[in-house]
Amino acid sequence: MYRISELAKTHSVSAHTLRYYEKYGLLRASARSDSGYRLYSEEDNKQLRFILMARQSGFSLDDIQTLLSIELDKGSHTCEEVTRLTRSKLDEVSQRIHELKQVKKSLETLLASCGGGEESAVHCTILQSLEDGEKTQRGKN
Amino acid sequence: MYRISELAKTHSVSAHTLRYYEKYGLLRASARSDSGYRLYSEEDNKQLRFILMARQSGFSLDDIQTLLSIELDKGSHTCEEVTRLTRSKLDEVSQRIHELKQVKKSLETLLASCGGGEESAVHCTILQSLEDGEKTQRGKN
DNA sequence: ATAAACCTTAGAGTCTACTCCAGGGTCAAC
DNA sequence: GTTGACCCTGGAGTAGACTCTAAGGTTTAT
Repeated sequence: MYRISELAKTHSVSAHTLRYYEKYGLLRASARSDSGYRLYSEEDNKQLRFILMARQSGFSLDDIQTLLSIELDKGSHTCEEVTRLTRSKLDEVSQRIHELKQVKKSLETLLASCGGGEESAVHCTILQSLEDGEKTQRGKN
Repeated sequence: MYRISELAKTHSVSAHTLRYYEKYGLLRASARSDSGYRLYSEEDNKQLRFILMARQSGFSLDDIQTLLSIELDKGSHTCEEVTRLTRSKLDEVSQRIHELKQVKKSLETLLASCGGGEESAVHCTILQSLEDGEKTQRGKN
């Protein structure tokens, strides 16, 4: 059995975070010491690994709730449920990447237009683009 | 002069948002009616356009504060200040894209491994990968 | 003259995933 | 027997950009 900060250290998270996960309903210590300290079993350890892997793969804590409820009773669930969640997460991430790429292009266009030297900003083309309400993406898009 | 919801409609934002920008210090209506209604001038309109362009380009409201203070007194500032801010924003965005691409790769690897049909989740490879704590990025990375 | 559609303010709530705090109890070492 | 490192709980605070609410006042159309 591990105490909270042992488990925390093993997984490079804080003890705070583990208590937070408990409050969130993701991970309960399977025992307590006489003095009330949380004691985590090997099973708990594995469950935490599962949680952190999922988090690293882009799932929200809410999603992880769902994944765990499937994981803990696999027999009553289908692969389809898992792939649906995964695919929808993938769509979200792809969409976000797409948006950020637009933003990146805007910023690059702004930068490319401006020398950026010590001159006064009076004629700064970045400011001018923003004033003019130019779609900075134009041209290349 | 425009009333708040006229200006809001023109720029497809809510009146709430305009009041919020005022509280934030980004955009003050340049006049008030006898009854206290905000009245926005053509200048205000332009300034809002500037704000929204910058926001769309990925600047935070805080950044926009800075950009505006430069914009409103260009003489005392240099292009360098503007490009520095822009470049740092670009770096942030690039970094975030990079992270999200990692996440995307993880999700794709998970998905690729699982058929996702109506079968029971007992042998679902996605769940298994998460259990095993496999670095799903491996192989291709 | 009254209803609908607008406007005002101050302040609270939303979302996510923590992070920190106060105020206290527990444990191991010297 | 005390220091220091650990643990507990409940609850507040953080970031960013809104979004909404309550409780009213104003304008416009009918």
